[in-house]
Amino acid sequence: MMMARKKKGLSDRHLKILEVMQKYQDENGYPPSIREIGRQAKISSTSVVNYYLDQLEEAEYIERDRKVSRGMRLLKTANGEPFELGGDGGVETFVTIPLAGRIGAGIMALPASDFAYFDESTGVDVARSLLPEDTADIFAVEVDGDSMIDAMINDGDIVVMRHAKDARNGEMVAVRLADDDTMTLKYFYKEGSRVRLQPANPTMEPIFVDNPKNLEIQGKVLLVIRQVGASPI
Amino acid sequence: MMMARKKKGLSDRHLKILEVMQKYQDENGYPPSIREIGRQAKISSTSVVNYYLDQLEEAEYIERDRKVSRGMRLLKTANGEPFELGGDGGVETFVTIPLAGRIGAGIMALPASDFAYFDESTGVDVARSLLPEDTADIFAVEVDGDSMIDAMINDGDIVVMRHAKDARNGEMVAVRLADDDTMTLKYFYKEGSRVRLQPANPTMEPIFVDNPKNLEIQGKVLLVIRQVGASPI
DNA sequence: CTTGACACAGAACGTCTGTTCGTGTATATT
DNA sequence: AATATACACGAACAGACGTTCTGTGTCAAG
Repeated sequence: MMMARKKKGLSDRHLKILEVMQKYQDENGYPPSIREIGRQAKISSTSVVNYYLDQLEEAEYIERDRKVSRGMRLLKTANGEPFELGGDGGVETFVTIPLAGRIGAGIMALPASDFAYFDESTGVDVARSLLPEDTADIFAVEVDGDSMIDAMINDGDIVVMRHAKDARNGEMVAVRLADDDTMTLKYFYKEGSRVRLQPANPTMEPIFVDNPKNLEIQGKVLLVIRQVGASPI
Repeated sequence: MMMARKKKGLSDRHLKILEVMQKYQDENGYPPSIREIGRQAKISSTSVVNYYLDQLEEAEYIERDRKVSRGMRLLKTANGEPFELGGDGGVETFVTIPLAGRIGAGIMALPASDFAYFDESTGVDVARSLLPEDTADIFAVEVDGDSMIDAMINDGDIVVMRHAKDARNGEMVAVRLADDDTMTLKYFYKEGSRVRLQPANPTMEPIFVDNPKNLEIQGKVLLVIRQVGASPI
């Protein structure tokens, strides 16, 4: 019997080529050449790439301008969604978080609740996918010194946090203990009238705060980023 | 004497070229060639176009990839606004790193040295500004369990690394110790014939490996990302 | 078995494209 | 006047790049 259907879906190679095209375009700002597609899609012959490119054009996934180098553009992504250039389609995919200052053993320079505080100069770019939906009131500080090692946070790490005056159980907060005049990052647990501050390092013991006056919550920790480059020792 | 550095504006030809580039990109989905720019900007010589393109790159209006046909992209429009057209955008500001698997006490599932490997489904978006320039051979693993706490890395953390079989002093590497069949992340120091593996946590002691056969370097650690959401305890 | 469509590799070919170099022409500087 | 500098042209060259042709292997239909 005849298999009347000729409208079969895309093969792995079709998909792969679309993926490569999309990624290349996003990263370079211009389309790949046939040979570059071949290299990235593990296709050794330019003619084979061309072969699939023709089919993709036939299926209206791409458009081609023959005889023009890199003369192709993506119309739909591998998932069939219309392709919007520029890496983002209206919604920013990342956020530039202001680097408000440094956090050390005792002090943290905070931008207060100061808004309108937009200093492009020092900021950390973080993909939105790593953050909560609401990116308001977010700032970042760089950790200065080893005083946070019990929170598994090292010198030079970047801590992204949100301004807050209180916290829910289980959230990691930046707290200042007025008595000691120290600043630490701990998991927050309210247990009756006292508060348990649990280090992130499971091998370390929690500390307890009985007097709520002694506890100043500065913010909630959302993300810790550590760039591993140079050595510490 | 006057300093040669004058902050002069753009000439008509500069503006015209920017205009042509923007229009061409919008209409075709890929950048123009030098000759096409010349034709539309009424410049008869390719070298003149190249001459102005160099200046525009110097002024950071465009970016160029030499030797690559049509390897240019607009950064700012003629008015100085950042270029973010529907036709295309600038370079990607972030990279999607494939999440290759998990790394636990003993094992790490690696994508071999497999290139051209990208699985859109599981990836981590990381801003380019946090990574080295060369983003080849980069992958990410999620940490499973507490076995890396001596590297200041916790359960659930995401470790971004680059494939490597060797390392330079001071780099943090993922190593497998064949004898113990364990996997750890340590700072690497070759000291004569032996290797010192230094934990990131400064309160912990290093370990020494005398037999190089016992040491398998799996990759270099570039970045550690910790999303602080739920509580561990 | 033969045929033919299909997927693929490799090489050859010609055009496209960026680069370079020699030259020319204004304008300003010494 | 002599020299330096910015701007401009066109030709030539070397690679990059798309196209095309030949050949190979697979697989299912006839």
